[in-house]
Amino acid sequence: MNENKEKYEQLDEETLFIVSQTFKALSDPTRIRILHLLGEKECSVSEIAEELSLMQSTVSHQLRFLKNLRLVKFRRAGTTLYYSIDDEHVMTLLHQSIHHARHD
Amino acid sequence: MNENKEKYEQLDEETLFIVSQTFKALSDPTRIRILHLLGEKECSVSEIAEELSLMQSTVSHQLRFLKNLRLVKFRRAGTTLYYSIDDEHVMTLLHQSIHHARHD
DNA sequence: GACATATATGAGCATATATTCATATATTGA
DNA sequence: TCAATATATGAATATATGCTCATATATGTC
Repeated sequence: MNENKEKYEQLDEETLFIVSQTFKALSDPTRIRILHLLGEKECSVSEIAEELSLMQSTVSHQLRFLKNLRLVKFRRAGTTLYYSIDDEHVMTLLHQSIHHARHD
Repeated sequence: MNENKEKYEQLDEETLFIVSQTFKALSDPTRIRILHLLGEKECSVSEIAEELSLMQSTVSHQLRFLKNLRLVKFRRAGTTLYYSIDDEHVMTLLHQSIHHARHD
């Protein structure tokens, strides 16, 4: 009489979208490198490009991606833009994953 | 004399690869739904397909992906394969992200 | 305003990804 | 062995993604 199956509660569309977007940001090696660097110190676009041996255009495109997701922010100083981390929670996910990758 | 810049320690190739692969697994809505379901209960391929309204082939392809990364495992019972979670750490990342997505 | 520097942007291209269809494989039972 | 059921797999296709090149925009200086 009493069914033993509990009904599974699906993830709602919006949560699914946000979660997948967040992880997508962290799924590309270039973006991981940029975020990891910014986790160490605030950097200008050209500093990021030099430190990571990337083209300025590549860095700029990826920063736009990260900025749209509000994972990074910037402040202006003349013609230079200094980028920094704007989402500590996502950085926590990244650091946990790095730690995990290194320890097994 | 003493430079004030500390040298930035790059992420090594292997760590970068593992981390990006892990997040890539979590970056697709279909895989997120499958992992989230398996987090609730062990399921056969056809149960996953029915519960999530996906084609059997789609589920099977994604399970192969997740199995290659050792995020899921399975046991056989006759012709039926029951899949379950095999990496609690990745599930922790997923649950944290879901929690975060819902609370801001 | 003209010029230099820093960054952003759009187009084009090559590659990766997810899904579907058709079919193959594997296990069980008659 | 044959049929039935469950799952896996390969090919094809459509779409998404990341990079590079060329160029645009923005700010500061003379």
